[in-house]
Amino acid sequence: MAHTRTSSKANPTDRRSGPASEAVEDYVKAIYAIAERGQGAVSTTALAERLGVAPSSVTAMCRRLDEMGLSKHEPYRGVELTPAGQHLALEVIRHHRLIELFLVEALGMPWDRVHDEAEVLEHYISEEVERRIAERLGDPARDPHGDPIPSPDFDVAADRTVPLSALDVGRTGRFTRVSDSDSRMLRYLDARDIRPGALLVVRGVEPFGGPVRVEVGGVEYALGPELVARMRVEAEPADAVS
Amino acid sequence: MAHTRTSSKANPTDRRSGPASEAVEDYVKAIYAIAERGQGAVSTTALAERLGVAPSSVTAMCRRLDEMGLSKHEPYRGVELTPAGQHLALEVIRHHRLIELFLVEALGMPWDRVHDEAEVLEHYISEEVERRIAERLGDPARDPHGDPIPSPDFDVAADRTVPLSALDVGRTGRFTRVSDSDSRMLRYLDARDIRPGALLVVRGVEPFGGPVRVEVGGVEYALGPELVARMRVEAEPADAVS
DNA sequence: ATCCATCTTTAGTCTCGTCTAAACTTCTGT
DNA sequence: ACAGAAGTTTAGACGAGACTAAAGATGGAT
Repeated sequence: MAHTRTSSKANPTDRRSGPASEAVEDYVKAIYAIAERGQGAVSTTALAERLGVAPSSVTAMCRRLDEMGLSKHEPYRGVELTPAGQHLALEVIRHHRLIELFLVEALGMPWDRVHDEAEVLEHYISEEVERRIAERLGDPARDPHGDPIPSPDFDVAADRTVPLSALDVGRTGRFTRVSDSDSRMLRYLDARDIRPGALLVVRGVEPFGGPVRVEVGGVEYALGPELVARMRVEAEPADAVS
Repeated sequence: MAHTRTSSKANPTDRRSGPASEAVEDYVKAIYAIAERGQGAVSTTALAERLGVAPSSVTAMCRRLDEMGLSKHEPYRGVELTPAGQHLALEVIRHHRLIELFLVEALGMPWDRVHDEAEVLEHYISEEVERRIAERLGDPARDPHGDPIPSPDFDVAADRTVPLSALDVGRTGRFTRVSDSDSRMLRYLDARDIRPGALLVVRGVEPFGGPVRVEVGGVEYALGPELVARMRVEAEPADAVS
């Protein structure tokens, strides 16, 4: 009866049904994201930190997630998603990335501001709107930051990228994404016309935490090491544009 | 800290700040809608019925609304919105109607399915997205059901419409809206190409709760009395298309 | 092998928004 | 003028999701 999406109402014993709340979706997404890089179970503190929440809250939520069949929580050992949990995570990530791209394409919203908006809306669009957005965008494979958009049946394109910092001097890479979108980084790159798809040539690396000299479209930039660690590229064959 | 929109966290004594929760927005919108037609304060039961909630829940929420400065609740006498409450209601209604139109225009979603989607999203789009949607649609005055879209500064176009049921036989009216969108009615009208803007001529009224015979685009339809009471038209001068 | 720092969980509390049951107003009809 | 019906509010409870404080587990260094 109530309009909130979280109320289940049906059979109180059956926690497995009903739509997931915003909090549940956020936890599942966070577990997925942390598990993605870094193997094995996800620690309580890592999760708490990422979600900006007390560790004890994580423990409590993990119990609920377990009851819902979304995760397996081994006390003191961390938590892992079940297949159902992974599906939910991918569903939410798909929503997030489709919304980001849609906001850029349909509303001309700048690259660096779509993340926060998608962070909210991802929980509230219907499956029908998801489908229609995907259709309107031509079933895109990547969002505006270059992150892959999971397919409706939970396939994720394999990631063939490496951090720009891993590229040797002289090598060329196609800039594909900046992991874990930080608005300041995006604005910085945007202002220099460095966008996914651009070809980067590593011209040199300054020592002692110094910048990486990178050539993009004939112009050379000195990019800070933190940024370079977050920028991911697909390495081009060594004999490409030099 | 928390990601939920409802947590205030700042200064616990100052209830007036912070974004309104989904529930608060729903209550304010419902109070506004009921107050609109039907004068004076809004009764607890009317509100409870509209929101699908127990009357005692309404009383409790009204206290909170009062503390937030959004309403004035006179015990046993009903509740009225303060100016701040009216602004919030119009803000939410503006979101709702812009989203409805946007879903139709940008995603080709059918007329009768946009209401439920907007009912959720209205609480979650940012002001920036609101602005960009309005801009993309050319600052529209009406949503797909013909309801007026409040301006960003809370002006609502005066309603010059009457129920179709109030139109005398022989008179012509321009169909402008169907009040309180019911998906089944919308599908019914849609299937007959009766959409806002269409000119209707009342050909006759059958007695004893019988249908109203209405001509639209050269075709005559017999519309049930419940439907006719919900359809609102702008009466055309008596000497118009006859 | 054990001790201690760190991580994790338990225990208890809080707010929001809901509920049911019971008590209280208000209004209407006689 | 007042009894009863209808409408409203209070009282007490609950689930979700958060918090703090305290207790318990783990594992690395000695």
